[in-house]
Amino acid sequence: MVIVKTTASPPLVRISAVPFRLGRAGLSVAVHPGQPDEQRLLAGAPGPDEWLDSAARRIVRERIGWDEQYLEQLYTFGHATDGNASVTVSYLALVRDQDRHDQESPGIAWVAVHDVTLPSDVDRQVLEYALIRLRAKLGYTNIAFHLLPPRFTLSELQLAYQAVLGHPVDKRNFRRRMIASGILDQLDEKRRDGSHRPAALYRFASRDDHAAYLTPPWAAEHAENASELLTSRSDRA
Amino acid sequence: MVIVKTTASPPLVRISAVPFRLGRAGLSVAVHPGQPDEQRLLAGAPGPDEWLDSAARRIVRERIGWDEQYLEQLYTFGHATDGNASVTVSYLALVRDQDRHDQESPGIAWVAVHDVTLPSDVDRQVLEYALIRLRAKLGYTNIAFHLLPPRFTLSELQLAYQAVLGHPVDKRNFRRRMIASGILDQLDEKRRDGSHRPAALYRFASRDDHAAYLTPPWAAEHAENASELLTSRSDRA
DNA sequence: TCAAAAGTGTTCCTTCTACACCCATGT
DNA sequence: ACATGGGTGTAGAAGGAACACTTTTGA
Repeated sequence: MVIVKTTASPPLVRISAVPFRLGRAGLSVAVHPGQPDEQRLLAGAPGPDEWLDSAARRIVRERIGWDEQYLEQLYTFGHATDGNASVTVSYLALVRDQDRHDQESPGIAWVAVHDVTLPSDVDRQVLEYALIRLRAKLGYTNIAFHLLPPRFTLSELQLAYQAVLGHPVDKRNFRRRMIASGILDQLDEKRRDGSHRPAALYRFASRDDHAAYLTPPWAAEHAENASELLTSRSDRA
Repeated sequence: MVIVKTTASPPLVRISAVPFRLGRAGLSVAVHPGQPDEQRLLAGAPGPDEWLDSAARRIVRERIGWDEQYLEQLYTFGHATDGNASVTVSYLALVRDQDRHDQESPGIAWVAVHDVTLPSDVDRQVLEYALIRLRAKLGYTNIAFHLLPPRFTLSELQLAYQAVLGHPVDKRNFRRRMIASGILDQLDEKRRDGSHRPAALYRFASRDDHAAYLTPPWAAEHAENASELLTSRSDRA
């Protein structure tokens, strides 16, 4: 079969992903480095028989060399690339900091969020929105857990929140809320770390993951919560 | 330019829109009626030089015969149509109930949300998610205003909320919150309606519209709010 | 004078915020 | 004994929920 391309072709579908990682330097993003100080986000096209999510997952895995912990679709941008229409479906990915820093992936740099320089307008919008979404979801989901190792201390958890939000949070209030939320299991073990009191270790309590909350195709399970805003208990009779 | 098409072609971009309207029968949705009791959502393809939003706007306008009040991208679904990959970018649209019911558009039916029957899986997901999003946004944006005429009473506003949420809300609390929110201007005029006390008329106070809150490309303006979850005042020093 | 919708306050309770000191350990 | 990070409680403020009667009008 042959298609004659006229001046304008139908829009091409492109996938763009923003993998975040939490390391010593705080929150950083995987980019392809280019000209000095110019980077671009990970992108690719879905194969003809590939769902969007699996294409995004594959792109992240291929480029950074290991699996993401969490993947969420963000937004779809329509724009022109070289005079052709295209459509960019953007994704947020979270990966755990790997100790195997030996096998740093070629063509990939992890850059602190505030140092990322993106020449492309769409890339900048994608990154900006990814950060907004990540920060917002910290407040009402357990999304932060995908940035941490399976066992962690409350201080580590707090540092993760602070790194993402970009500002300090109150220790006592933070701990109270986290424990009250019920998503943490305290382990019997403690971690002896330096010349100070050892810290209790925690893990995430539930396998059911609230992070995707309010995003299809899983949104329905949580719909009640969403519609309970602006209602009172007696109203739901 | 010539492209040789192999067995599978690249994904096609499709746009799907869910226009909501608030009428006597409560919240209803514009669909194309088909086989008895089978409907489908409004859909179309973006022109080669058309942005996604304008394509969605055009599709809504063409089909229902008047402009939408509010348009918001929801989610992008990847799926197969007739064995070919395609990508559906879904949109939520809100329209004001028009008095010009004379010019009901051909090929369109407005069906109460709970009576919509969609044979397509993707269509069902789109509608479900549109409702979830609309309900959620009632709680923290002024999105409801796009379903109402420019001047309205507090009772009408409350009925709109109830129709969307699907349950009653407390009158006194509702009024207090609405007035406290500051998005309402009370007009000097009142509406005499039946054999009872006349109701004060209101309109929306601000031209700046919080409904798109947390959705690109406007999300940035509201980013501070988003990241203020889980923080205390003193933390932001 | 009655019916029908408009309008209006208070109490209780839960949640949020601010804030400072003692504890366990290693050197 | 001291330095380091781990761990804890409380009081005040603000916000959310429940709840019932009076007012104004037209018929």
